[in-house]
Amino acid sequence: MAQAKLQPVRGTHDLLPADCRRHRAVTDATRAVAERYGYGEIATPIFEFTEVFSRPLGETTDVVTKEMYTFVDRGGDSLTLRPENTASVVRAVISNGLFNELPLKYHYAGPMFRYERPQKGRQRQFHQIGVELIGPSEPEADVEVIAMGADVLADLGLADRVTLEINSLGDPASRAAHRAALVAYLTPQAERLSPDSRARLARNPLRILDTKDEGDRRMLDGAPRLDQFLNSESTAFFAAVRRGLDRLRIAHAVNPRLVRGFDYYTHTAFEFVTEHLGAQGTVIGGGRYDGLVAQLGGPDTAAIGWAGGIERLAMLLAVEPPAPRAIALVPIGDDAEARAQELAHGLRRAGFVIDLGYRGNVRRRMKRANKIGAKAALIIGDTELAKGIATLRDLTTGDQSEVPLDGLAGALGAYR
RNA sequence: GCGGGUGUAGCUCAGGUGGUUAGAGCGCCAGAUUGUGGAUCUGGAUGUCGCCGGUUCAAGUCCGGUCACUCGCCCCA
Repeated sequence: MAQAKLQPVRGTHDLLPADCRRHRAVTDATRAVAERYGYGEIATPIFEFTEVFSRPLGETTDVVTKEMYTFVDRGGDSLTLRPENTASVVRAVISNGLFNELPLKYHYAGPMFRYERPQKGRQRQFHQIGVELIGPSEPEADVEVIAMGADVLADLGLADRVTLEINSLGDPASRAAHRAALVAYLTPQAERLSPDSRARLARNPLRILDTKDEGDRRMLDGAPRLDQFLNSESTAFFAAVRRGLDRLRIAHAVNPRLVRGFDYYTHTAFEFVTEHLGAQGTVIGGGRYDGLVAQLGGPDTAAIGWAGGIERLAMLLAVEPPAPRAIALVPIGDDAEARAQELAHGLRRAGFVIDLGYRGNVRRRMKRANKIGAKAALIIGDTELAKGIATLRDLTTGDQSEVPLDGLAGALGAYR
């Protein structure tokens, strides 16, 4: 380190070309799957008025109370960098008055921001892919959305590294009844709860269900369970979702402790989880959010969706996505040097990947061609120019041949 | 916000109990090969030892602080 290090902001990272290729693998797979399901891409601003997030996420959730990047702009408005994308998408649907075009089917990819302590698979600027299906209240919609997640993971080659967990939070009435029973059960023995869970008892009691504290877990053995409080509609809905998954042969396990942090979730909650990422095992998480549209001021509208962490998915990829392999142009001498640029331009216009090294002798340029993984080297010196040809060296086999400069693109067809 | 670990070359890391010019492998540069990569050999460059302060005749090494990274908790993708 020759000088004081210029650091990126904590929790942010530069994505160098190899990192970008991994991210691209994830976003390309998502886009391809989403388009097969008839979902169109949507891009909303990365910041919104603060209320867009603070209202629907729940004033008591950690994301709102301590993790938002909120600032006042020069006009005096309180703005927030989006901590997640669902609220923004719903806001866009309301802003654009799209409710006579239901169902709406969207997918997206982009950066999100949360002021958290970074650790493996967690950053302050991170990237998510996601899908939203707005309108249908039928369980088939839940099945479709979950199937899309499974397809993305399968296309990324992650099917055997990830499992699907699912649960139902029920409709608002079921959820409220369970909450009341849970608080009634835990309050008398609150002193024995861990400090974290004691705080959650008042703030967000549902979250106590997935505590990692051993003592808490023992106390929860006799606690009211979510599924005992589902009313008949909620029970039937959950059963229909599960039947649909079975029909599509999408393996899933019911996890009664699976709950979602954001207040707007109802009914189905699900996560695709992995054992391979340490403490942050969730790679895709989502659920039904029937109350959100109305909460943001739109008409009462059902909706379901999920978001996936691009960094987490990229870390799981078993194979490094390959860089495009070039043809390296190796000119020798001033005449060839002048000609190389022109040739490179023509070949690039014809669809070839061409690398120019700009300096060094033949040996040095051949070394570079090898290092960047070029398929072939096209050597042009005075000898070649005099004969109107180029020397083509296949860098995989080492075979060398002559190709005419006239109609070069045709002669290089195999290396496109 | 809380707890643990770690900061030495571009990268991965050695450097018992303080003691001259701080090392290795990989990578990089040059040469062996005036127009031919991968393999081999030879040579070379590169460090405010994260930063600030303290103890000491002497600090990469000990002490304090600070910053960063990392793993975990909370929470989440």
